[in-house]
Amino acid sequence: MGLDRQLRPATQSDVAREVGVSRTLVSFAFRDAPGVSGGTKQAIFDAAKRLGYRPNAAAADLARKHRSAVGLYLMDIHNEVYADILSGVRMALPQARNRLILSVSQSIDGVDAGAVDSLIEARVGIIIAATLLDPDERVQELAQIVPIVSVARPVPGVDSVYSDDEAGARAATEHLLSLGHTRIAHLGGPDYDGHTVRRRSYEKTMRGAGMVPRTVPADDFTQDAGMRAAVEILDSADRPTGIFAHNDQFALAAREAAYARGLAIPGDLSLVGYDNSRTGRLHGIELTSVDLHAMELGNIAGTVAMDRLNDPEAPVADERLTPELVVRNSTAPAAM
Amino acid sequence: MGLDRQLRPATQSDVAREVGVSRTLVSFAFRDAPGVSGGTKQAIFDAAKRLGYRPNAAAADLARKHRSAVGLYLMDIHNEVYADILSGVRMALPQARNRLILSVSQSIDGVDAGAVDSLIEARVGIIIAATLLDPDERVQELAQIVPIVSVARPVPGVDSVYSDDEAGARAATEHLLSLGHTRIAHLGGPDYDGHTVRRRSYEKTMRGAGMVPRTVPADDFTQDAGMRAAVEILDSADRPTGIFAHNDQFALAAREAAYARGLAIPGDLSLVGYDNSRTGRLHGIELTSVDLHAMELGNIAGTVAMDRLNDPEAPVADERLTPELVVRNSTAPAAM
DNA sequence: ATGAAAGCGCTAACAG
DNA sequence: CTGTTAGCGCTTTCAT
Repeated sequence: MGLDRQLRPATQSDVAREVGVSRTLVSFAFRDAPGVSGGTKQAIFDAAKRLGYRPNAAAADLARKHRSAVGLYLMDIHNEVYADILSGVRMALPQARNRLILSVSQSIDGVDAGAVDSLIEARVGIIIAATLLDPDERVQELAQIVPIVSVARPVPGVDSVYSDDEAGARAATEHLLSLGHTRIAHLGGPDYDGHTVRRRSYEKTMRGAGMVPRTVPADDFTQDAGMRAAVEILDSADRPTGIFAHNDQFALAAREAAYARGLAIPGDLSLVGYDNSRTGRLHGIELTSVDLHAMELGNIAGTVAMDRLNDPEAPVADERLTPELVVRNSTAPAAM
Repeated sequence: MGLDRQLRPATQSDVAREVGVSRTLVSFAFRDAPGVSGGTKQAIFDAAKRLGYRPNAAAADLARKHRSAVGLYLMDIHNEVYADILSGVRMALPQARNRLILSVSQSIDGVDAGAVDSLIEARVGIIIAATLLDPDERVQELAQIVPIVSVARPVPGVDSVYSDDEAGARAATEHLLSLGHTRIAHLGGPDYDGHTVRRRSYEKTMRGAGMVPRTVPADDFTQDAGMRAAVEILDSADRPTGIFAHNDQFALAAREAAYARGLAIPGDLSLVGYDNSRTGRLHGIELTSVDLHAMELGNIAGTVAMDRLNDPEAPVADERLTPELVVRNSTAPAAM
């Protein structure tokens, strides 16, 4: 037994015919444009209801030469940060802008090729892109085709909403230093354009304190890659007593690897993450982490996107939020 | 300084004019339909590249009287289960179907009203809906307007892909019973149509074992609501020694509440969740949980959606997966 | 307050 | 192999 097949969906013409008016009136009525008498309006709504008419947003966009959909590119929906950004963006979008077309990076290594293309072909009015991996020039190129709001990473000449990673990484590193750690490793992300700020800030801070930095980058942003890098750090001859990880996901991978080796946290190893994810707050995890306020980031990005849509000529936005180190129990003074 | 304003995006006509052929050829070339000579094709692609032409998927859909976009409704993107479902769905969609329009329940209590509407107005070809809160009849109504695939909940007469909650909840409850627990409470979800299976299975299993069930439902699916219900359970006069939670999120809320009260897990309280989330696998959390294979659920849902699109007359799909209890360290024998 | 007509960017017969 | 023509569902002047 199959499904009841829906008939061809009702169109404006159907409604117009039913009521005995022109399509124009129906169009006006549905966008409550001025110039439709109360009676007619009512009759139109009644008929529409009866016929199950639903406006076709795509056709409307086409006619209006105007794109109402918002495109959202996310690198990895499994990372809480991106889910938070999504929530923030949603909150910022007005009811009328509720066509959010999502594109999540498909490939493991996070090449964005097709992902962004599909948003362009869907003719979104603007793309909010979180953690694009493409180099700056490529993003700038794309921005010629469709307005882009870069989230969590500044791109010169492109609307950007991000967190001060330099400060965040410095705070994280200094925290470990202040606890007396000298051998502090950085479990870094892969080195994409625009995503090396945390690493460099860590290295700079270490050198500034007279320590020698040691970065072990993960091959990509997956959990497995994080684990591999963590293992490399923990199994090395000169095991550090502190690790600053590029994000909480990597920090938690390091945590697992540590426990698997019988290392206690923070007894044998102090651990700092980045993101302040919910998981890190759980009893027994209590991960010291840098909060980049992802939801706020998303929210502001959504607002910036709306502004850009309303005024293409407005100055390029450059919103930098200040992150915040949240100290919990995964860090402790270095043993003597 | 503003943004470089993009000129009106190039259209097929522009390309055609540039090359000196008709729009038809351009149209054919881009969908590599047969009947375009190699030379012409090349010339068209070159010109398109030069002009920065991108096909307009919305216009194509309109002309083709055919909807290529897929709508995805998710209740709460912060819950790992939904992120997994999304990943699964994405994996199932062919390259050409990569217009995934997302709609996440906005309101706290999860009323789906506007969410699904926006998908309909976006004229998606099919809606994959995870954990719709609407009653069966409403879903069936919607399915008349646009094909729907219900994920994680069976709806009669509508394509459904779900996990056997009855079996999962039974396994969870029996696990606690077999450990000798007698006072086992259920930290339940809110009682929406189609989402009471776990509770009922728990209650039935309890009664079958001669125990008296005790369900404390959360007001909604938010973390806060879960916490409130958890607190109610733990602060009650007759505190249970085992809790079976509707999902991992609730279980983790109960865990926090327990620790806040100085209760040890599993020493003073055995805890079973549902979802087998990554968080539950972490050292020190080690939550016993029922795995409903969310990603597979999403993947199958995507496949079912494609099938439905290809054959509207195919029999209604009813895919029920078997969940699996994963025992970890949050459960232990009841104290004597 | 209402309607006629043109057009948005694209596809799909149908002709040549 | 290539072009002509007629829409898809909707918006938008411009008349009436």
